[in-house]
Amino acid sequence: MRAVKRAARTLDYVPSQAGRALATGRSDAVTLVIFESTTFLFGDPFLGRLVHGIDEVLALGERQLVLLAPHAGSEPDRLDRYLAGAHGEGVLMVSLHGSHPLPGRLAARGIPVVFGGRPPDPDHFSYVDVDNRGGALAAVSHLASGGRRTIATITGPQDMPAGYDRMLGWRSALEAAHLAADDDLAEPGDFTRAGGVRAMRTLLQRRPRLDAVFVASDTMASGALQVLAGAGRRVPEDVAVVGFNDDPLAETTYPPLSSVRQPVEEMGREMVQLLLELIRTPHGARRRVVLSTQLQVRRSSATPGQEGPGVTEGYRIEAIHTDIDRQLTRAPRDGRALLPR
Amino acid sequence: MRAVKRAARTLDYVPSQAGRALATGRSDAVTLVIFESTTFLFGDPFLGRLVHGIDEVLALGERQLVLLAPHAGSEPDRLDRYLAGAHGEGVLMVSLHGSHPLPGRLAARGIPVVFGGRPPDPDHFSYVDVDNRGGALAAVSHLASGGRRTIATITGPQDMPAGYDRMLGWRSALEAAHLAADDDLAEPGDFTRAGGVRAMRTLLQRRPRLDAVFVASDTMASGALQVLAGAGRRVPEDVAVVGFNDDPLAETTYPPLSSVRQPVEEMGREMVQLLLELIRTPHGARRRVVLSTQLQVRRSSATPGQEGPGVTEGYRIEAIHTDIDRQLTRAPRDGRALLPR
DNA sequence: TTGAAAGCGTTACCAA
DNA sequence: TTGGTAACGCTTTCAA
Repeated sequence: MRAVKRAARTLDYVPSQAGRALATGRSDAVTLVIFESTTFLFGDPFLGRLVHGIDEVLALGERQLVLLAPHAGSEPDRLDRYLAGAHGEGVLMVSLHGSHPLPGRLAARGIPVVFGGRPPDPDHFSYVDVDNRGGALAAVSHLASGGRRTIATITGPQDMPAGYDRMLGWRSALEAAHLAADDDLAEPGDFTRAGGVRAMRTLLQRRPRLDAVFVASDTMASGALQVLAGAGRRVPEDVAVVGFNDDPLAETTYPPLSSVRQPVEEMGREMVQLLLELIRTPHGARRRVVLSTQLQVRRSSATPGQEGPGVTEGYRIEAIHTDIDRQLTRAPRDGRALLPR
Repeated sequence: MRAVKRAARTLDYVPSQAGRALATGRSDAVTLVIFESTTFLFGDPFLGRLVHGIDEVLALGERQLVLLAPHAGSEPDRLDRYLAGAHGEGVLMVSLHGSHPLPGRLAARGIPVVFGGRPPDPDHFSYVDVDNRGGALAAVSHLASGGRRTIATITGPQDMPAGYDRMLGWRSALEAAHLAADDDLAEPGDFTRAGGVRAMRTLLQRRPRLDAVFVASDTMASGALQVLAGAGRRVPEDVAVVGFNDDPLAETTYPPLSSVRQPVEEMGREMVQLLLELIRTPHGARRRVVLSTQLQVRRSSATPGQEGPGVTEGYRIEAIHTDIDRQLTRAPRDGRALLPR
């Protein structure tokens, strides 16, 4: 029998996953569920970097990464059915808008789940997030300390923590600087370039005298820059702009875009670590990792007349790490704050 | 017994995929294997549109699309093992560079495989391709008829049919126009922006008097435009440029980029159709679908002094459909040429 | 060390 | 119609 197997292997025998999965309950695959339309998904540098970080760690453990992008309209059942099988010993989820029945169901069935970005129900799931609030705070404080007085913001979707938290950071920074955080200074976008264009137009119309904009993503910021140029506003002389993500595109816009840098690959790697932990000890504690950000300053937010250090290639500012849930500040060890729950 | 099942269903009972797969050999999932690094994958609008087309049709049939992006270094075995299971009743493959053992193995095991883009072994697999050669031919003929005499090209990777065929089209068009197709007028790129920058620099250095460039992708073309601007060449007055793909970015470059448009979503849809056909009749004939292209003319290739029709918003030219393998020309029915093999 | 047998959760077949 | 049973391909356990 052993001889038979060996002989078979010299040919192209490959054991059936289905049999193996049924017998062992394992599958050596991890599923990443991305709740975005495929069109958006592929245009977004953030997700690309995230997947890269995830894949990197998974590959070390000989696990296969499987991507799933359920369309908005589809029934949760089909997905549920799919994930219930041997497909994936664990599930990673990102970009969840609002709430969704899936994570709860999976958890109920004992399937390990880890979120990228704070989930709607943060106490019941392990997750990795970046300090969106701290990053936004750093960006807006930087604008304020450059003498800007009317600082608007183009936010992300308010049903996503990343969108909401960045808005909170903008508000906190304005309050700290004793500047007005009027509601009409904030206009929601949807993380697309077109959304940025639309929001910037609205803001200019509503508050023509604004002298700075904090934009919750670089993609939207590139649209905003285009509108500002079209409206005859000079950046940064008339209006300073700071984006979020520090995508490669931030270096190629005109002028180069200041942006909040987040450790996206690191986020992916941490997600896998938390998941593996959960697979090993299914009833272990839920964990939360919040990664801190940096502000990368470039020309789009330079103070006229007063050039900062290294203005040609830009410089970086470490953001203060704000723990979103607990309102406390801590210095993260090597950029990572791991808080047991 | 029936009562038990009904009772179970009212709770959150979900049948195990593993058991089902083992018993039936089916899984209601289709796997798409993309042979690109995840970083590239997510930056590429082409793949996004392709996945969108695929997903659209699959969703109708209640099938789940599963994405796999094996990294270049990984062993084929892991993938093979994965796909051998019930994961996926069929497999779609795109962006294959050179050759790979996987498709052959899958075919040997009776798993239906359909390629996007001509596979290395075109006779043994069903595939959908766009008429890359015809599109390139149209683009370069357009440049030649605008009076350009020294028409260079930045090609795609020559180990990919899409890269190679577009180069062939460039060559054919030059020959047809009795222009030189010198080897030093062609410089390979890798479908990235950085690659386009590099190639354009090389070309300018080698042939400073070139008056047109056909670039095998819009992403590369945007890099080329940047280099041309930096070198003080006016586009289109000094150098005309045409790209390939007609990505959204073609409208936002300066100047707006002429580009060969390919029906990418359509390609995805056709791939699924061929796969379903193959799943239904595993020993049916292999089929090949070649979709035709259009040239979208914008400012980057306008003829100085002589404005074409609708020069502000651009205009379109239907490319002649060249059947790559058979060197014959045919008018495709509604943009689609379906050739039984 | 090696071989045989049971069980994983489902479907499909075949009696009753 | 209904209920019982074999079989799918693998792993694991137990006995020889």
